[in-house]
Amino acid sequence: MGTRQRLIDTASELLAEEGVDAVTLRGIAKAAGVSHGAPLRHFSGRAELLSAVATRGYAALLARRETLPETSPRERLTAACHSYLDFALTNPAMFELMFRRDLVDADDPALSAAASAVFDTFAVLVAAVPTPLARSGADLRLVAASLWAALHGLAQLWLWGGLAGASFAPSPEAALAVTLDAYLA
Amino acid sequence: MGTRQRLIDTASELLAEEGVDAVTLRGIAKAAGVSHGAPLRHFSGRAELLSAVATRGYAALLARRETLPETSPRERLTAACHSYLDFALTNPAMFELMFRRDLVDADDPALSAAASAVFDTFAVLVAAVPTPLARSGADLRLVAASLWAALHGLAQLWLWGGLAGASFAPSPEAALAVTLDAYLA
DNA sequence: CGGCCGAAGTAGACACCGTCTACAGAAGTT
DNA sequence: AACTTCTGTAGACGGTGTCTACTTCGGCCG
Repeated sequence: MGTRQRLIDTASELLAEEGVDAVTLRGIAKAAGVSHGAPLRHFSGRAELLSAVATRGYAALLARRETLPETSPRERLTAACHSYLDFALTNPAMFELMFRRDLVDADDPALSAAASAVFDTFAVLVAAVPTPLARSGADLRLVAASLWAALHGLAQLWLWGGLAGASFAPSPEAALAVTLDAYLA
Repeated sequence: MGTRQRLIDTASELLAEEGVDAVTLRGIAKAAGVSHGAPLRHFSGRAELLSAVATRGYAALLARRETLPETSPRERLTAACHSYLDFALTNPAMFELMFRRDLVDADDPALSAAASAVFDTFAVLVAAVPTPLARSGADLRLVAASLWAALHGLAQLWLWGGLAGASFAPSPEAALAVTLDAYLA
């Protein structure tokens, strides 16, 4: 296996185990058993390596779409929403990295393609269910963006701790249920 | 004026002008005209100084509640939502800092109090509006949390750039209109 | 087969960062 | 008047990303 791939693997493990602060170029190099300058032979800098890691994160998120139930479009959409939230809570460090534009190269084509793919498939799921909003004539992709943002905010606020501190919110799923009610009622 | 206050002021200016990466202890000290070690005489570390800055951010956000229209509760709520989004877009660096738990001391009492105050006043605004969700018997504070998350996600995703890249979303306000439709329709 | 050249890895240096410690002066208290 | 506390300074240390020589190895071409 090439060094480049091992660096990405090592960085991913380090990210999951130690958090986003621990994903340092020198730390990755040490964990991978190479000298501290070796990563720069394969990546132009830290941002490029982390972009590769984040791209893998988007791919993992996209892969979850394969496991959606083959029932009604409505159930597929709610399952996808739960899956998004579950991904964020299960892989908090990866989720954080994926949306930290200061750690990642926003112009990386593979990264932006992977991110767009996630949103596009989500938009397809939204378009397939006849929500009240859709019947009111709103742009379907705008509805998808709005719902995605609601999901995303739920995940971020929960990880941030602002909702966990409030005793009334026993779990993020409880809040998600309310959100889905608002959009799909 | 005391040095401590000047450090907070300088850090706030630096944050607004240069972004969150530029808010470094040594940079703040230099901009304030003191030695690089002086800040540690007033703050236990970087996190404590940035917490003071973020606390000011929450206070500024809370202060916007004073400017809400004195019309119907519904209009007050939608105005508050627009205000939240506007705050994030107008002060992106401050908004980012406020929700970066790695830069801030989450246990700072003043900080968490200021953050809680923001959410609490928002929950009051939500409770005053007879939304379809409220009539369905959902916990009002859970509804408030859900709507707040939707707002928050909209702001974050827009600043992140994922929505701006999509040509269908001309402005964050367009997406906000859809969100408000979903909750208040 | 032999020389060569580029890719890959190493080690060291540089600037910057947060933080710690030793030191100096100023201020106020007993 | 002496002592203690507060505030600021300067230097050091370990850590970080990145740059630059220097080696080393492998494949390719003459």
